[in-house]
Amino acid sequence: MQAALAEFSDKGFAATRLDDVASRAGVAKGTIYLHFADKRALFQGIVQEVIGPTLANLQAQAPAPGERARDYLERVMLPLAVALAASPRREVIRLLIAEGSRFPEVAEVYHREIVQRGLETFRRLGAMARDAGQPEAEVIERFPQLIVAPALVGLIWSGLFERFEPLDVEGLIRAQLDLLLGPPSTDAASSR
Amino acid sequence: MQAALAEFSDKGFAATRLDDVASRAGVAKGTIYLHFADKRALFQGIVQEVIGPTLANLQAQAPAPGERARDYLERVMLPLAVALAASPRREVIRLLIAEGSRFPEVAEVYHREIVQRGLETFRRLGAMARDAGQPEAEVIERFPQLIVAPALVGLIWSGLFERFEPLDVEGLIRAQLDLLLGPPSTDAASSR
Amino acid sequence: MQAALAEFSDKGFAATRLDDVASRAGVAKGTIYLHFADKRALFQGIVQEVIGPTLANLQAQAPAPGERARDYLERVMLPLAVALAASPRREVIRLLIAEGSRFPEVAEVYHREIVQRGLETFRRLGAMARDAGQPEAEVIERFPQLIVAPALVGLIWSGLFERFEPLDVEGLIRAQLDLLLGPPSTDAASSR
Amino acid sequence: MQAALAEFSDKGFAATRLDDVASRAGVAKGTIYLHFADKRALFQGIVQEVIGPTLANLQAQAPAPGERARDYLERVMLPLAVALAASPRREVIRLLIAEGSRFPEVAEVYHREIVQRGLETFRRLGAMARDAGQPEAEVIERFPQLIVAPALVGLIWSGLFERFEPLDVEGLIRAQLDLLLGPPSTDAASSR
DNA sequence: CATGAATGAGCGTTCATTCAT
DNA sequence: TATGAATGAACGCTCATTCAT
Repeated sequence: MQAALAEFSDKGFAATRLDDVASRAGVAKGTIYLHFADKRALFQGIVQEVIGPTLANLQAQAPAPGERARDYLERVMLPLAVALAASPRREVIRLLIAEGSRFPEVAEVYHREIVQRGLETFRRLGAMARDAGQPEAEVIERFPQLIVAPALVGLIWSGLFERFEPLDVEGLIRAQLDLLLGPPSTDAASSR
Repeated sequence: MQAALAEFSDKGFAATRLDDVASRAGVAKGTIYLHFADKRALFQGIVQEVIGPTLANLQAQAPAPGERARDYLERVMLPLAVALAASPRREVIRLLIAEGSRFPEVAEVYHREIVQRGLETFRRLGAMARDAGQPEAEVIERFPQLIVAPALVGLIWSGLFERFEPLDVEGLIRAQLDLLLGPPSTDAASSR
Repeated sequence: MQAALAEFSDKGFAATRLDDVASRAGVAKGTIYLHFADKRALFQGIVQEVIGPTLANLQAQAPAPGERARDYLERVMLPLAVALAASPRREVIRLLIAEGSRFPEVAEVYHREIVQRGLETFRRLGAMARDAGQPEAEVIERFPQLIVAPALVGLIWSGLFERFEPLDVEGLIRAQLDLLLGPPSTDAASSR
Repeated sequence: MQAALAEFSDKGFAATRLDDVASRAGVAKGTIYLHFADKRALFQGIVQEVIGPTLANLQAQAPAPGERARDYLERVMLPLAVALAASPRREVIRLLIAEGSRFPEVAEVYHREIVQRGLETFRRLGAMARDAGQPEAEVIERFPQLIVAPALVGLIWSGLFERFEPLDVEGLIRAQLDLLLGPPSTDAASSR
């Protein structure tokens, strides 16, 4: 039933009709209530369904021994962000931005499980880079949000302005990483 | 009656009830329809009401002759962004991100009137900086979105996670400006 | 303001908006309430406005001395009915049929002032004809409604079915008069 | 749910509240929308519900071989008209007259399915009568509406003026048939 | 007399939720 | 477990009516 994600993504929480969710899922409307207490629970269920895999992804891959932070981010985070921009999980982020303030529990879980851990990882990366002779990486420790900022901009841009003016999201992210940590090692696959 | 902005900001477009808008405005429900054809028109009216002043602000102040790009941004854009984060106009941005995909006309106007012009201004700043001996500012010309990215992150953060973990939005923006254009001139008031 | 008749005729009582009445009359909505207590009063006012002239018309012309009933009806009633079918007064009849049961006072006035007097006139005509050697005219005395029946059918037909299949209302009325009172005197202008 | 016919008949289309329809039918308001798309569809549904049986009735009975037209009409049409005047179907006719001009589709269906066929039947009856030695029946072929005229008058009268002055509708119809086709055969049950 | 902005009760319609099957 | 007909509260919108000017 998580293909109800599609409906929520299209129309937002309030404008989504359970009728549509049901018929898209090929079940009767009442069936939804066998699995979720109400519409809110369905929404929260979907979000948390998505959090699990994302979390696993995030923690699956550690920096290789001796790997530079810039290279690691290019190797791991960039493909993740690009994949995210193409998958339905992208919509979960959009949904969170749009409706999150109306779902404090969801926002809290998301903050605790994803945001906090992600930022902590970035802080550690910054420290690693500093230890490896990049003192300017200290800014990452203070503002790890700078690493996700371009991805977020890309996400929002694609939802609102893509049709008027496309944006090279991957290039945007790479440019920011260059700013933060310098260019990648020459052997890294850098298509631009 | 643009204090209906408050309701839209609180609850989003679909969940806002015209009854509440009216009673918050201290008028009867029917009165709304003397000024706006329907709920959508009210929403669009609010957004466009805000675009005007923002646009004026944006174009009111040009760089002083000989002023460095970094100083200009600190002098003009930073206070604007900080003021925005404290004014109800902040909510208009949040609303646009949340509901914009359901209001293509609004998104288009916003893109054309604000986003495009703002980015163009940033591009010119980048060129200025490059001409003034900062070749690294070329990235601004390619991705002017990098200048607004931290402000946007701050906006979203404050809506979703402020209560769990505050964020120094001004510091975040300054850090990004440092990355892009180096530190400000020493006489500029840099509290951090 | 009786051009509000046009609106009532077009849309019926309930579906007519006082806004439309006012703007068609070129006055403000509030002005209507200077002349009529409410919407019902406006409706009743219109109907009674029309009753007066009709009544006057009806009683203005008496049979010429020695005139045959058939000739009199052809001379007086037929033009009246044909004129009615072309004038806005036609709509008053339609309105009465449509809404009369919701306006008992109107129906009563109409019955007392128009219907009863008209039928009484027809009864006297029938008696005249019988006295003049047409015993079959006695049916008119029992059912004077037979004289108006074709006019009524014509009225209804023109409102509902005219566009699918036109009806020669004048011919229909003449045919019924022929049935009731025989053909007109040869000098009467009988175009069919 | 066609007992919603009662509400439409009482108050007309525009003044009928779906709340009343629902509570009279003993269901909730929303239930109506499981069966009809909207108020108009409910109205049209009712009318078309009635057309079927009427049509069947109309075509069920043909003239007996050798039966005189006058006798046939007395045997078949008169009871039908009298029954109609007592059944809720009567209200459908009233509704059509009242609201038909606002429901062109309904009017068209009614004209095509009922009116046209009915009039054609009457025309054939007129021809039969003429062939059987009643040349005066030719008028029926030209104006078959004359046969239904008294029934229509009766219907309207009963809605508007019954309470002020009753009308013998059956006698009215018989009188018209006498005019058109002469008296019935003596053996026919003629109570007047 | 006239205006027209404001009112607010009321209506058609929707849709989350329930429950008998 | 699954259905889908039924519910009824709630919402967007309308419009007859009022009243300060």
